[in-house]
Amino acid sequence: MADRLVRTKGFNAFSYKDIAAPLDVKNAAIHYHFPAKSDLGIGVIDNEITKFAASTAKWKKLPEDEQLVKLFDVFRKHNHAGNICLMGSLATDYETLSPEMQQRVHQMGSSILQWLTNCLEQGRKNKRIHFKGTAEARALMIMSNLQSSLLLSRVLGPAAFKKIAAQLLADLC
Amino acid sequence: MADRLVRTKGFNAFSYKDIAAPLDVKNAAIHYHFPAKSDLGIGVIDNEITKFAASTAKWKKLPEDEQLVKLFDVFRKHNHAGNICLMGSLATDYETLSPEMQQRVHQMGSSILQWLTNCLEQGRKNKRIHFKGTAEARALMIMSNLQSSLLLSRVLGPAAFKKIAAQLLADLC
DNA sequence: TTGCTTACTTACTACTAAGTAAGTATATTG
DNA sequence: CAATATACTTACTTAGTAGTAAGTAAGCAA
Repeated sequence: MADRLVRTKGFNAFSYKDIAAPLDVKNAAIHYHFPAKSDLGIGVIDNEITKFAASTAKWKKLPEDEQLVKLFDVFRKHNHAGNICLMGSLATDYETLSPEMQQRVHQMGSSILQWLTNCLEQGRKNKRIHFKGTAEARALMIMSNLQSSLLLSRVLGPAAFKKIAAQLLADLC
Repeated sequence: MADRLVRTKGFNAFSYKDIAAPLDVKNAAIHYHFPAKSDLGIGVIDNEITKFAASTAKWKKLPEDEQLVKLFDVFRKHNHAGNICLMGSLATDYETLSPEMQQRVHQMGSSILQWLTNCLEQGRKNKRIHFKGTAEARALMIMSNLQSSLLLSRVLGPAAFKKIAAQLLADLC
């Protein structure tokens, strides 16, 4: 719910009302569960961190190139739903977020980067993924491509994601 | 002024006051020049489109790989200043923007994509730039890498931009 | 000098935001 | 059954937002 709002309108462009009204409750009911808006943001991020950890754990036994495809599929679904990625949305508003939220955003970014770096490193060892340079630089590039492909899709049309994702996978596998 | 605010706080997170106060004028003075906030946004985007056109025209005589480096330098400066790219910032808030602003954001994205696609195409012909796949897909990837590298730099530290930019140039040249 | 334009200020409206305090219905538990 | 916790509602405060209407001071133009 709040997740969807952050991904469509941005953290600073939605209000408690936007969450309360569709649930047919009052404004204050949301304040009961999340006293400050920052608590709402933290909830959204923590939820995402947990979901990401669960997903990657589930993929653990797969070959690295297939794990990569799984990650791409997550973004493909978001593209289809008209959502952008949480990192992308919150990075834009980063300077306006509470220190607690900033810390969580950093944590979320770090864990994605760490997982992706490790995936690429192992994939290269197993000759399933091919790239030049360090695994970390390549992980940063993939993260940034996935993130911005959703942003560009919004502005230039959803084909942008498809073109980027296809080329990215072709380059690596 | 407004440009800087959009690039740091985002379009929905700054107010007329943020522009008026540093100039030591009243709120209404800004409304005199830009009646609605959308007009302010349009002013910022039009300014960027003009600046981009002027820059690329100035680079026209350079070899394509050097034109690419010039583009990277623009982003490098923004990274240094703690700014994110206009496209990135406005794409996040896209759904909340007026139709007029959305149209300008689209126009800005299209012209950057068009220029970059052409630059890559010519660069490949002249054997100065090397890549697989279509020039358009590659242009989208470069755009998205530059865009998100500024976003990730904010969250993960400014080294993120440097790593992405360096690897990207190494891949292409 | 009169009239007109530019670039404001003052003072406001209408609205929306986050957040809170106090009260209430319902369910759970000792 | 009484006490308590949960999940709200009602009604409010405070503070900020975009935007406007009316007035004004300075400069320029015929």
